[in-house]
Amino acid sequence: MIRINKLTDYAVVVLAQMAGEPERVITAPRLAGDTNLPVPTVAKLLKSLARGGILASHRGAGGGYVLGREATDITVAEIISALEGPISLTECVDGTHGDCEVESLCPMRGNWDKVNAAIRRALSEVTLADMAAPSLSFGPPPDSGFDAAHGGRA
Amino acid sequence: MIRINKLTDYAVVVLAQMAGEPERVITAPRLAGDTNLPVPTVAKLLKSLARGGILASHRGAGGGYVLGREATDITVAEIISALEGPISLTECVDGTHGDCEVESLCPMRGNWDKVNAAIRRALSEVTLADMAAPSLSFGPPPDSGFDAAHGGRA
DNA sequence: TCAAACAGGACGAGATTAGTCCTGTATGAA
DNA sequence: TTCATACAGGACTAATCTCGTCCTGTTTGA
Repeated sequence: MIRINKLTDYAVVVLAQMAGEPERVITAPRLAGDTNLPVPTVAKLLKSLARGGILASHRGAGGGYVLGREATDITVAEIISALEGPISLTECVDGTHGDCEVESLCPMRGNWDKVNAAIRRALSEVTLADMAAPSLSFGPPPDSGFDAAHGGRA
Repeated sequence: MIRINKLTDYAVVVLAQMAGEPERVITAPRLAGDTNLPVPTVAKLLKSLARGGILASHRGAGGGYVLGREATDITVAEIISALEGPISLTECVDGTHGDCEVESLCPMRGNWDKVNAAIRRALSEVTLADMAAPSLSFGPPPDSGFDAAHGGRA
């Protein structure tokens, strides 16, 4: 159902935790404890986030991870990209043909790009700061026009 | 990587094919032949689309499927919903708690709704007519601000 | 009456993901 | 200089999910 994987889900939780005390160096085990997630799993996703430039890492004793930027400058799109690679709903993107056996017949290779671009744009509008904000104050999105019941099947 | 499943991908291909000759009743085997997809698979997705109200079905000899509405009135969001259920990136939506063991700690249950709403809105802006249009005339998305290289990992 | 075509669900092979573990490298403190 | 701490990177296994197929039943027009 257009799912992100669990690692990405956890990543947002961990990053939100870090956003609570930015500029402080925190170790993987510490973050795992704070978020109630398994240590190896947290370590794994932190490495990916560091490689993606979202976190800065410090090795050695007293080392750990820090947010690489302000929480308001980190978008959900970036977080997903860091952990899962390019954001796209289908495989026929970025000019990587070859695996699609109906490619020659498929009249809409390029059209999926419209959808993908729309998705990326949507994900770029939500920042880590938004995700870390208390959800209690959550109301209808500012400019959505959607009601809460939308998206359900018939 | 935020993937829709293949069935949904195929569904768009099949629907685009149908949009080519709307109001004509077409059988599942016929559509399978036209799109070069396996018959059972096409039959399966057509059933889901009919249940979702996107297609109208006619039983018996001479029966088949027709688009339930104009192609311009059918959105990608609807197609995905019909085949995969409610559109959401994570499991913690629609008030279906219980499976998430860190639920009580998770400060962002409500915040994912912001992301999900953004995604739904994006998918509702693209119609079947857009997907069926020849992709040759595809240029940069009107208001995206994204370049083709975006989304790649480091 | 019969054949065509949809309705609905069950099932197994294959692919993907989640989570763990191991070895190596960098760094600060004793 | 040595050592403990903590990240870097990749390999591996079990569990889960998806894909594609098949079977039986119901509806309907010829």
